[in-house]
Amino acid sequence: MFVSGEGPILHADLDAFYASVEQRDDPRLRGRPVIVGGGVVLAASYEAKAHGVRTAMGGRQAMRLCPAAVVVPPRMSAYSEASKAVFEVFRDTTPIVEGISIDEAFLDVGGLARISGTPAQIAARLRREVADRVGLAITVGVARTKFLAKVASGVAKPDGLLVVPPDAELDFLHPLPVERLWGVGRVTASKLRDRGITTVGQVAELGEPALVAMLGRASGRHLHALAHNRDPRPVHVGRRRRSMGAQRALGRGSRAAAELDADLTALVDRLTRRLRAAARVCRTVVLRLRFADYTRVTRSHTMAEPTAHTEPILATARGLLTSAMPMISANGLTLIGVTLTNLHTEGAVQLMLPFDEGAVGTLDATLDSVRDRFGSAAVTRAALLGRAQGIAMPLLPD
DNA sequence: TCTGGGGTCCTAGGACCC
DNA sequence: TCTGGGGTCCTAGGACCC
Repeated sequence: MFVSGEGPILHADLDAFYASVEQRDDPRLRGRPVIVGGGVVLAASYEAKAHGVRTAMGGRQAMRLCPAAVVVPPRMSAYSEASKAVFEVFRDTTPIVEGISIDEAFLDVGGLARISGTPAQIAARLRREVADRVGLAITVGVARTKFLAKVASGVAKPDGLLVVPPDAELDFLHPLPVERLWGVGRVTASKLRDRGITTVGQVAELGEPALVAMLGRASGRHLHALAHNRDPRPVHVGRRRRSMGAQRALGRGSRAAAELDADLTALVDRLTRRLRAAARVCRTVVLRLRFADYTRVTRSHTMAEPTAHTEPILATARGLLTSAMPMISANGLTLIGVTLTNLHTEGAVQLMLPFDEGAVGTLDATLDSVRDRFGSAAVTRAALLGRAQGIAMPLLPD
């Protein structure tokens, strides 16, 4: 499950992924500005980005910036197929692959030196293979840590390759703007900017206590570590998703209660199918609502037992919706969503793993594997706990 | 700038237990 | 009867990422 990071690490990131798949599949789109999406830009080709079009931008604004753009509706199944093909290339490169989204992954190529060449050679071959086998451009960043590899690929985009040698890490990192740090978004960047901090180097000069006071405990520590390129996280194979959600944007104009219930039913039905297909069960149902003024609220409920059945989950979601009805009629609903969380593997018990410094991890394991490891006498009790409550239980002695 | 759909992680308060 | 400290779980909200 865990793989110790020997590095170096590759961060591979497909360029303008959805738009590139469209240009690959339709020659008429090549060389032209392409926008995938409708009301909102899901992806923009580099030709469109050159005009200032950005992901998540409103469609109207995008067309104002780039009137020549071709707008195409998303084809999710084509993207998911392309993604699978690219991940095959990743896994042909090294078995230690951690996918972080449909179009990005970390690869640990430590230990491959003798058979596959230098990291730069491995990365160059990976880019060639993706181009030849899948027909897409991919950018690769190479560094000693995950974080720096990701920064490197961001700097090298599009269709690039950038290796940060271990002896040049801080020289590369410190002149960059703070927005390059993973976890620095609009809010954090503006907090830093208010104090005159705009580069990673300036963050590094700040002490950890100062950053913690500014941004909170976790963010402060995180940023302080990253600014000094301290990132011990290994490339982690086999991460499991922790939640599953579906949502639907509604137009303005109020919806009748019956319509709302139909929307909710459809969302829950979609989710429970996905849940069962993945052999997972969930215990917590979260209802998400967004109103006409773009404020958002969530309402959640944790069930006594984990399940993947539609009925209890739908009943829970309906209960949450009913309690939110006064709010809905007062504010005008524009989005309804359901997220299932507290996910477990069906037929498995969950083990709680204490680490140093109080950190806790969890691991789903089947009864058989637990029994093999700990013996059947200990496992009866563990299984009962895990089954009955679907919650963490104390780690059994080794 | 007038905003889709899918996720992750962190924080903080209250309930509850020992 | 009054008191403390420590821990987990649940709920709600927020920042951030692609």
